[in-house]
Amino acid sequence: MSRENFARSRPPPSALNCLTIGDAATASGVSTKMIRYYESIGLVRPATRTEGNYRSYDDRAIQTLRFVGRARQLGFSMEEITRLPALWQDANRSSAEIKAVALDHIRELEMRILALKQMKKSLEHLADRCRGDDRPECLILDDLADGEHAESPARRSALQRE
Amino acid sequence: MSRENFARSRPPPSALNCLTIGDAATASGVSTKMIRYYESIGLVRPATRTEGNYRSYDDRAIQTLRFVGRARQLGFSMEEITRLPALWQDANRSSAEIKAVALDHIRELEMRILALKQMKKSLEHLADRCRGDDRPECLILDDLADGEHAESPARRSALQRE
DNA sequence: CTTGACCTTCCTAACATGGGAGGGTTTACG
DNA sequence: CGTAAACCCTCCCATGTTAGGAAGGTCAAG
Repeated sequence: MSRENFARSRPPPSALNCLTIGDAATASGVSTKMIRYYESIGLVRPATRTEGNYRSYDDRAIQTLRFVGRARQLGFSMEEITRLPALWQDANRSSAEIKAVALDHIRELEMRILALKQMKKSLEHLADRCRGDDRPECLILDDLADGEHAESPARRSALQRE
Repeated sequence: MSRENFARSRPPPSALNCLTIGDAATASGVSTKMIRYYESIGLVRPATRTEGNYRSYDDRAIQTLRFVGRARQLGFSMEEITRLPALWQDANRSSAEIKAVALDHIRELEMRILALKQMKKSLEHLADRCRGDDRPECLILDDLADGEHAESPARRSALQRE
């Protein structure tokens, strides 16, 4: 841990504080492997290079990486993730366009949240009715899989046998 | 669409209504490819076979598959998914054990929901402040990536006004 | 008995991710 | 200054999940 992050000593042309890929990884939470991979598939645009051919990242680049990492963590597909950074990295796009993409993502997010909540409800329901003793019959097996995947959350009502 | 689902004509020993893998796929929402894969890695236990060596699925098996499919869809890892079916397929486990696993999953679910909500809020915040006109500056770039990726959900306090 | 729709197994690939080899660059320390 | 440690670079390879396809077996219906 000798060469700590902070500003690189010989910054490339532009004078922003420029980090190496390792520091960028720490700062963004995305591994160096993945940063290079994202660059290679065009998800983020190629980092500028130092004279020694090291990639160099400024604050904006870190932000992009952080966003990508966060989205990935939440299960968004590469395809989905691509759209936003691609737009905002090209500063010539209209804000209307960007907003539309954001709204799309919000809808997607809502659907995911709903599905997750539903699943949580099934599990809670199940755990409630499970006596938690040594008996093997827990009703889990009869219950867990009948949530008919993500269509009508309201429909499960009269299951109680107590 | 000639040989429709319903009960197979020559059921194996046990007399439950037994479906072929294709019917099971339709009924569970998991592709035949994935059903075989899940079996091969031990996520679900091997299907019984007919005399002609066809896999054959009863209601319980379908339920398991449906649950697995649903969980997968929601981004659960194989590892996580494994635990529940593995337990409940072996009917000798205590319900206490099963309950514990369910509770774990519920906690996991909650964390995911929270993370998703957070991300949604960021995006909404962003979209709110975006004028949606032809100007390129949308504040998205300055805004979107500062949600310091999901380490301590509690630690982000003053980030969003609410 | 033939046909078409299904099933079987096996091989291959794409994609996201990570490990590691072989070699160059920078910084720190003596 | 010279060396070692800690980075970085580019390649290649492995793994797990998902899908597609080939070659051949089984089954229901005409």
